Amino acid sequence: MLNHMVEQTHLDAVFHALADPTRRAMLGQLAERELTIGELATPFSMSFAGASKHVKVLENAGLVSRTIRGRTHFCRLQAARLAEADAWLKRYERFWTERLDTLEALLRAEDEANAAVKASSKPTIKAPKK
Amino acid sequence: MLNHMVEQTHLDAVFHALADPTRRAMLGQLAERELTIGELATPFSMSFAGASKHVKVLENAGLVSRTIRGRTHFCRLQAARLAEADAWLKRYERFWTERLDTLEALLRAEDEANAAVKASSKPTIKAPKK
DNA sequence: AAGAAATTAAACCGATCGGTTGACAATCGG
DNA sequence: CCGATTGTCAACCGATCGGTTTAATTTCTT
Repeated sequence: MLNHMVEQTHLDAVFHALADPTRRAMLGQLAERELTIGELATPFSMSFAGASKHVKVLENAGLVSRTIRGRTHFCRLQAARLAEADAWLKRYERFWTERLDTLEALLRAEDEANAAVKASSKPTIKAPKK
Repeated sequence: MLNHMVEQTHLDAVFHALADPTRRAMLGQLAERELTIGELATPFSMSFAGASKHVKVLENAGLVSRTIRGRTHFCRLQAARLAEADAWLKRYERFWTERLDTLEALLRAEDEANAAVKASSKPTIKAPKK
C-alpha cells in the first residue's frame, strides 16, 4: 500500500530499460565486471554513440552508475532498482507458484509410485537449475 | 545457459508491457478478478479502443488471456510470463541481497550485543530469505 | 605541440508508442 | 426488427525509440 506511489515512476524507467535485449545484455556483462562505454559497445557491432545512448537509458533508470576517470567512463551495475522491479513482480508470485505447486505434487506422487514399485536405493532427484 | 535464447523474445514483450503504468494497473485489477475490456477501460477514463490496445499488448506478451462469451471479452491474468521475468531478475538477486546480508549482519551483531548484556536463551538466527 | 583515443552532443531517420476519433461488426434486450 | 451495448479496425496525431553520422570536447601519448 505504501509502494504504490513511491517508485511508480522508477518502475516505468526500469521496465522500459529492461525491454531492450541490447541493454539486458549490457547488464549481463556488467554483472561480471566494471566496463567502459567502449567495452560495452564492441560486442554489439554498434557505434560508440549508440552504446552511449543505451548506457544513458540504463543510468537514468538507476540500473547503472558511472565514474569518470580521465577520458574513459567506467560503468557498474546498480541493483537496487532491479530489487524494486523484483518486489513488484513478487506481488504476483502466488499466481505461478500455485500452478507449480500442483505440478510438483503430481510429480512427487509419480516418483513415490515408482519408488514403491522398484524399491530402489537412489531416488533420481534432479535439481531444477542451480 | 539454456534460458538465454529460449524466451529472449518473450522478455522483450513482457518488460515492454510492464513498462506502462496503465498496463501494470490493469494487471493489478486482473489479479483480483476476471474483467471485461469495458471494466478495464473505465477506471482510467480512457476510450474502449485505447483499453483494447493495451489489452492486446498484454495479450501478445502472454500476460493476459481472453475468452469471448457473446459480445463481451473476458480477460484473465496469465502469470507464466511474469515468472519468466522474475527468473531473469533472479540472476541478479545476489547483487542486492549482498548488501542486505551485510546490513542483516550488522543488525544481528547488534542484537547479539544486546542479548549478551541480558544473557538471554535463544540466539536469534534469521534465515536469509528462503 | 600534434595527433590519437574515448566519449558526448546534435541533427536526422524510419519505426513504434500511446492515444484519439469514426466507422464497422456482432450480440443482446425490447 | 430496432436500438443499445461491447468491442475491433483503420486512420491519424504528436512523442518517443533505436540507430546512424558528423562535429566537438576532453584527455592521453609521443
